[in-house]
Amino acid sequence: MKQLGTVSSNVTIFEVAAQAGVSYGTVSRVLNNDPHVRLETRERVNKVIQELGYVVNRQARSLAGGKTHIIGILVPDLGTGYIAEVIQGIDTELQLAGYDLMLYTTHRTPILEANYVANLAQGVVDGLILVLPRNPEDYIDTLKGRRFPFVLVDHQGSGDQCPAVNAANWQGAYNATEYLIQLGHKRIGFITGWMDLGSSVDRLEGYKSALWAHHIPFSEELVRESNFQQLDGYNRAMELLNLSEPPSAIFAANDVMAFGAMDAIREQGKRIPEEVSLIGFDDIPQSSIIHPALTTVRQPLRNMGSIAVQLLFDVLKNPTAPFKRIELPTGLVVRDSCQPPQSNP
Amino acid sequence: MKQLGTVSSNVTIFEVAAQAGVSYGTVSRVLNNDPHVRLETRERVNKVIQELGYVVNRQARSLAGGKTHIIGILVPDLGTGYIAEVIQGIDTELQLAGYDLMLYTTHRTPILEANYVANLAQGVVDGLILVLPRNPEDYIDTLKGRRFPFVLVDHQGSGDQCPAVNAANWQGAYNATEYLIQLGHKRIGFITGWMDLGSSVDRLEGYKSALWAHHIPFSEELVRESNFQQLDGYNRAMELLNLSEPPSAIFAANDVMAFGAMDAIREQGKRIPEEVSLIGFDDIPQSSIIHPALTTVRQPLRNMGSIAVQLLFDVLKNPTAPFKRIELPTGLVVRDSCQPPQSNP
DNA sequence: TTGAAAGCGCTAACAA
DNA sequence: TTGTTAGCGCTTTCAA
Repeated sequence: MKQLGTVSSNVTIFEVAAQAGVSYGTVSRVLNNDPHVRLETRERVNKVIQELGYVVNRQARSLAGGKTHIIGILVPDLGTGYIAEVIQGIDTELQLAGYDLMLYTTHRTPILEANYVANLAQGVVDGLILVLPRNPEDYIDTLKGRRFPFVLVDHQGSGDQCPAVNAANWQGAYNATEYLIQLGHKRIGFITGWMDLGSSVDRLEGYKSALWAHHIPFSEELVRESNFQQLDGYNRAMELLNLSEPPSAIFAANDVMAFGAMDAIREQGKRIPEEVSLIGFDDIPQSSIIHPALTTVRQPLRNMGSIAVQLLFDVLKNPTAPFKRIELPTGLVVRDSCQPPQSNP
Repeated sequence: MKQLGTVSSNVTIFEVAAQAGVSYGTVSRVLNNDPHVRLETRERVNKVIQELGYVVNRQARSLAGGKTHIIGILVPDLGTGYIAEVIQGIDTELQLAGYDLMLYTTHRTPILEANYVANLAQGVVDGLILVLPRNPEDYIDTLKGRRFPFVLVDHQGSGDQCPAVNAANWQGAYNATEYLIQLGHKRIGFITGWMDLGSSVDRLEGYKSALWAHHIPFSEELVRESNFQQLDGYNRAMELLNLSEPPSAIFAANDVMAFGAMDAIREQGKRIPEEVSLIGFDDIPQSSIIHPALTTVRQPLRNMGSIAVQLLFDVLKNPTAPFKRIELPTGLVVRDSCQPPQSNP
């Protein structure tokens, strides 16, 4: 057989076995931390592995029934700091465990999403992390049917019984809104995320609940449906500011839209926070860097990533254990973009 | 053997062969587009493949000497729009070709970088794309020694003979600087990127050359060494603005630092572009969205990604062909952040 | 043009 | 505790 494209250095389990004077089955045991190996033998084998620079061939391992030690992650895109942070968390955790990461970007195409999931479950990866899935209903059943390990990140399924990690979206939005109210704001604009996402719905509900709890009438015109994108945040904020009675504060369902709103507010010649207060959601890194630094609701994004990995490992280890759904707390990060409203001039 | 974690649906080449009434070798030939298959047979086999929903097992294929149809990409991080755009280009191209993407983030750790490369070349991926490599010298020789296919993105090697795709950094910086000069600016601040990156050096050189060509004396104090990060852009811009004779225009070696500079300028109570002109480099998506929209040097980031993939495929197909190095043109994107300097009040 | 068969490197069952 | 061995699903020779 000729050596084509893929050149693997040819140190195999056999060479290691020969060098160490054991059978290759034993080497395999050492590799897989099988307890049935004498300490002395284990050490000898490990030494040879070191010396020879042996690295397991993952394809062979997986073919023989083992794990690939690769996990797949499915994300809508990489454009926003949000996803990047989550991946960072996943990535770090995976690195610690010696796993590799296969990245699938759906570019927000639901068909792609379903296709990937179907093919992936076919063998390359040991498990799947689905970040911000849009139409999980399409394939969750497939996944479950095949008993394929997966974890959802940031999706409030409609009572789906599956492992997931989320942030306390409702509570975060509630707190942010309440903070503005306590500052003295009465007209608070809200720019939503994609409303087909559970987290968006929850944030809107948190906003409404806080108004309600403080006896502030809910006004339809102050809520603008958007899509988590900066440009749209800009446009929705413009609409809000052009209202006959504009809000004194704006709450955007994510930081990126808050950046858009920031531009809009300045564009209108108004100052933040003196004339308009602004609050975001996510706490992506950029939010602490811009000026004025953005007050926002912190989602523990990296944490969510690393916990997703841990959940997935749990499932991998014990596929029959009951599903865990974890909700991480959100927290208000007060910076410089909010203050009490100006008394009317 | 028990079925563990990885559940592969059990349609194999054998079932297909049986259903189609051919040997499994023939199915393999169909799969690999071997011309030695009668058209009729091929069609019959393909039909069965469709019906059974057969998908090749990549591990088995690769183990048997074929390709994995996975390519690896090594990036420093995902934080900036820059990398995300390049990945987007890579990803799209790969999707078209039916390849999967393995993502390795080095988090700017050179050791990790070298480790990855060593292990990767060991088998999981057919080839490697190295984006913005920091210390390629450490492992390029390894890669070459193993004849492992790889492509460099955005690295001006010191005469390295290896496949690479780059942007015309020098030219872009030259044009941007010249643009400012033609607008009437004489004192132009420059905020560099990491100076251990070839592209950063080239941009600085482009800046210097343009000054030189227009007989503007180069002033050391107007150049600030930075690291491509937003916060650092902010700080360096602050230094520039606090000079006894501050620049009337600032050129940042990437857009993200320009955003930082934008904050700094506003923080100083100055307006863009009326009082200070600002120009970036990269043209990441955010640059067209912010206000004022950033004038910048466009790097065809997605293109760079997709061309990197094409180069890699070339190497895969024809490993012995001479290396290609491609330099993509950059272009000035004039938006709203520059104008002629104010005549001194 | 096709079939048969030898592995690829490894895991895990079965013996010893 | 260790050795032996049967595959995992596929590609690719070698024959036919």
